[in-house]
Amino acid sequence: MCSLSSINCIKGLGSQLSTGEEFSLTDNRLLCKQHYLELIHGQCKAKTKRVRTTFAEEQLSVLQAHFQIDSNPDGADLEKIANITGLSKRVTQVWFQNSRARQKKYQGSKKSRASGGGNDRSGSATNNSGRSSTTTMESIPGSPGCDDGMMFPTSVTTSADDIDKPMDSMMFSE
Amino acid sequence: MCSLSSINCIKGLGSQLSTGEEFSLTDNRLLCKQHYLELIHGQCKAKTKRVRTTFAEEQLSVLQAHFQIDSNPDGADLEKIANITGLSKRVTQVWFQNSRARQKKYQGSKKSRASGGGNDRSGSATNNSGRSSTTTMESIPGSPGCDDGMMFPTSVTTSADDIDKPMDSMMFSE
DNA sequence: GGCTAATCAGTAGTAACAAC
DNA sequence: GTTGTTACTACTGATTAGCC
Repeated sequence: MCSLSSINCIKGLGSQLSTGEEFSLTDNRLLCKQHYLELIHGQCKAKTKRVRTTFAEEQLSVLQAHFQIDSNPDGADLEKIANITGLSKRVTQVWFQNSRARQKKYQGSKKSRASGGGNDRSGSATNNSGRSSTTTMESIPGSPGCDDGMMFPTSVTTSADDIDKPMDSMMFSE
Repeated sequence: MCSLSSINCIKGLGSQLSTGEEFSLTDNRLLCKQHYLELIHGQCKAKTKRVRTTFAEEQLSVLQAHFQIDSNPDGADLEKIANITGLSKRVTQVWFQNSRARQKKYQGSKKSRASGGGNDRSGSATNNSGRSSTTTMESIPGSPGCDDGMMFPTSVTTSADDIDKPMDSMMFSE
């Protein structure tokens, strides 16, 4: 069924399907609401599917290198990294978000993976009497927890398409 | 090797590039963290970034408990609550501001994201009551024992790492 | 100074895809 | 089925603008 949130479409934000919503475009003239809206608005670039970016090795290298330095870059840095890698800023942001989550998840449980349900949410915290950082003005949060030397999976899946981006030209011109 | 003397430029970055660990960002440049950040930011710029506080359960309990009593405490009360929780006054203030806004927003519409469908808008329900306290509250000195229902989400995210800040004795004197 | 309303941005959870 | 990773969403802390 095709009842999706047309608001996103109108807003031009992500124009993304809600969870579980599918397009059954059986033949080639079966329009869902979004397609209909597309016709109306003309420009509403709807995506039928979620596009899963496949990072190239060089992109991953750059991202990981930056992640070591700063796992939580601000907007400007994000844009710069996006520029370097040729990725969009949004994709770069998502990668950093996921990487932070990954780091959290893997920190402390790097056992040789059995298939067990490793639910190491590190709950505890029943009583550590607060003391959250009260840095209000300007400071760097500091990498949370043990920042190991990056041994997360992070595999590259042999990108099918080759990207030719100026990966090295605008780097450091001193 | 990256022997730069401006380590104080980066305050408290925990991610170690210890033992002279460099990393290559591009084809032939090896940079350490300090050099890298300087190149990126032009110079020793203390990065202004939002630090998102993660409240501990006890802190949240205290805040919520007080919110029930008085959702708009004045400066003195704010400071007192800040003392109790170990948070800064500013953070406490912001929490109350956001909580008031949350209450307004959520009053009457409980939006659960479990499986689509329920767009429940027929609200009222600015009530509290009920909810035999599940919030574990321990060892907060002077905290009121009555912590009672909160109809907003307000989840606690159990910060995994204990941040030791030496703020046990530098409370705000009054 | 304080407040509200709007906005920005980060985290946790989860679904969607891909490979094993 | 499981594991890994990208993308998305909901919630919420922090900031800003405007007002009193």
